[in-house]
Amino acid sequence: MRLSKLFTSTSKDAPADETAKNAQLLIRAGFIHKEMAGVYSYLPLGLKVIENIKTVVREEMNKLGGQEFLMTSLQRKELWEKTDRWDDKKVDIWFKSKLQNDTEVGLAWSHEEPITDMIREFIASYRDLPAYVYQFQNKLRNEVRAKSGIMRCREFLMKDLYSYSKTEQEHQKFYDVVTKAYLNIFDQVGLGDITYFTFASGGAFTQFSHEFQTLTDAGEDTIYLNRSKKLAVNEEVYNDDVLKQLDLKKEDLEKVKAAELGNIFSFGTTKSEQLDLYFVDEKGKKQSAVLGSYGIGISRLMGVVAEVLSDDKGLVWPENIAPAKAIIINLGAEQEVTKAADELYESLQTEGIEVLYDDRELSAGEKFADADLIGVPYRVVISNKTLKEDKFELKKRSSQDVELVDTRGIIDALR
RNA sequence: CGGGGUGUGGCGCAGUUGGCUAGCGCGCCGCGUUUGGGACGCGGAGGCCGGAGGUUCAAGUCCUCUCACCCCGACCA
Repeated sequence: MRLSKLFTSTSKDAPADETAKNAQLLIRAGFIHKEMAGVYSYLPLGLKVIENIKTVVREEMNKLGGQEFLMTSLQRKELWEKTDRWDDKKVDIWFKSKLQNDTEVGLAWSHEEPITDMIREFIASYRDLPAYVYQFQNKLRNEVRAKSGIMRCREFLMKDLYSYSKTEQEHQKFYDVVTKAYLNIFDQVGLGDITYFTFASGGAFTQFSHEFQTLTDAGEDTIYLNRSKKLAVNEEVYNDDVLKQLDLKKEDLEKVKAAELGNIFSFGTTKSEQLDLYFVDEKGKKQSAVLGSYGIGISRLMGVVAEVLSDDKGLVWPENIAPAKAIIINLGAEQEVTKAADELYESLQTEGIEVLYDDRELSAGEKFADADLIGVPYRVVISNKTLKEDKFELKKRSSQDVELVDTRGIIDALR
């Protein structure tokens, strides 16, 4: 993408009403636009990051047998009444609306109920199980207080996976597979080193659920971390009994702030029974399916990466999710320089390497500053100086070192 | 929901005890000079001061109501 054509632009100042670092940087760099408190639109560069995160997640989901689909945002009241979660006193984050005939509908804040109801249509026998389905969908939650930029929103993108298993053992096995897949995902998006498998409250269904908590002061959760075991315990379940049960010693634990990027849950058979999801086993006996639910906050993940992996100059995207591989900066006013930059841009596109191309008529300083702010992994500069040697200057966003390489070298480095 | 704070061109801000055509920086438009770390000159465009009501000869400045936004807390499968 040529920056001269990109409809967004960067800004030196962040809006006064944003104090969260992730929102300040993402807005200044033109990745997101605030519609209202806790509600952000994704602009071309931001959408690119979102799509790249989805690709990483999608690959892992497909690998473990997940099948992608898409549920609706409008939901039926009756389903949620069956599980006693329609009442505003029970679930206080509902957005609700009415059809023209006064029928009440809910706006999706989660999808367990509708999806479990939907899948009844396809599950009759043990031969139909297990089933693993997932989606990327907007969740709408009427939070009393949105905060921390895109880390706590009223509308946000989530990946939710649901598993329907025949037995508790089959479920547990899959639960462990998902755990590994999640750790893979956080590795790939550059957060592996600071993301920890965390024991959290299991609600009414099991003793524990498990969270994937990423260390950052911008996070809302407090966890007790054992670094060497790569395990943590959420403050909400932190007590002597739990520590004993998990074989953790108080003196090995560090109290830290973290952001919850993933949460995996076992529901047992309760929800299946509430929603009439049964199958017939090998002996012709009616059984209820074991349900698991596994979420990753996609937009929150983007916010945490922005928050954690940035420096004083701007964003620093990991290669897997960066909006482009590199940014080409044309520093010459001369025709030959522009011609060489154009040609490089064309060849990289031909090679299928996505790059930004700063072809604007701006001063060098501004172009460098914008490149740093946007934070793609590589910067390629062409100027009179480099052209004399028939080369380009290549620099990593995360490093100060520059090297001079030819077109071939650029392609090899970026592929 | 409790406490604190803020709304003035696109963005960041200033605007004294109410007083003349509401300023500044950035950005934007035009012309020219510049081009390796946010260049410079000259000339322009753009706001009725979140909204409503009130006090006053006079309101961005005072009063009432209201809306929005931010922060702290509570809440948060």
